[in-house]
Amino acid sequence: MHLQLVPSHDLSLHQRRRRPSFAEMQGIPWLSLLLPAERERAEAELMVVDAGTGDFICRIGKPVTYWFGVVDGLLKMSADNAQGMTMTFTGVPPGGWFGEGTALKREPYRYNIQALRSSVVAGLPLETFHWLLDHSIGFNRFVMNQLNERLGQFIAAREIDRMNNPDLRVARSLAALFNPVLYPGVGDILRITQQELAYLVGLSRQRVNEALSTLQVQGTIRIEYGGLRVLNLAALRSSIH
DNA sequence: TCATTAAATTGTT
DNA sequence: AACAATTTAATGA
Repeated sequence: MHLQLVPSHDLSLHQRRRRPSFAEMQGIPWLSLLLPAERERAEAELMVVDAGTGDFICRIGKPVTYWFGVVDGLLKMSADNAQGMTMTFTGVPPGGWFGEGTALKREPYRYNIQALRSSVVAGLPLETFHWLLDHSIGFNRFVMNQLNERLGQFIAAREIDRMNNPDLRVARSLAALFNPVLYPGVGDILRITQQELAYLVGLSRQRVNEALSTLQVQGTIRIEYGGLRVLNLAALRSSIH
């Protein structure tokens, strides 16, 4: 739980909305699971927006119009509590799709999604989302898998919040971001700055830097300019120190 | 394509 | 929070 440190601007989804490029289509993991006819319709109705740092993709209480996924960049999923603090649930790196729950039930958003840096966000219209659920086995498998993995991640996130050891917090948060099922677009190098990671885990950049150095010495990760490479994902998940 | 400059990111106190 | 050092991105010849 930490204060809001990222500048906030409302994203005018209608103004910066555009058709996805071929390369951006390839960054959408579930398209390849569809049959040709299903895929054709999905690709025809997919939209992308260029979100700048601090832009909101969606806000609590707003009606759901799209099912969103990250093509490029990094988003932050959070909710505000009664004290006006912002509680971060998780970061959403490339390949991550979110909001199935609210989209399924046609409820308003239950959290805020904000860009931590310039990002490309894809959106599938709610109607198309439901059409795919009604027609595509492959799509259903993807969504089910997604829901299942996310459940596990939220449980892990609660444990992370209770941890007092900063090194552990950083390690577990990183492990969550490298989840290959939820975020297939990440691979073994995650483009994230230490400042962005600090925003996500709710620690100072200095402390994150120190934790990352420790993890590097242990051979778990390699620190690179503007990103991190995971050498041992299992160690990230289960490190006890 | 290369050299220079500005901006971003990291390491450290 | 501040600063220096390092890396990348942008610029223009």
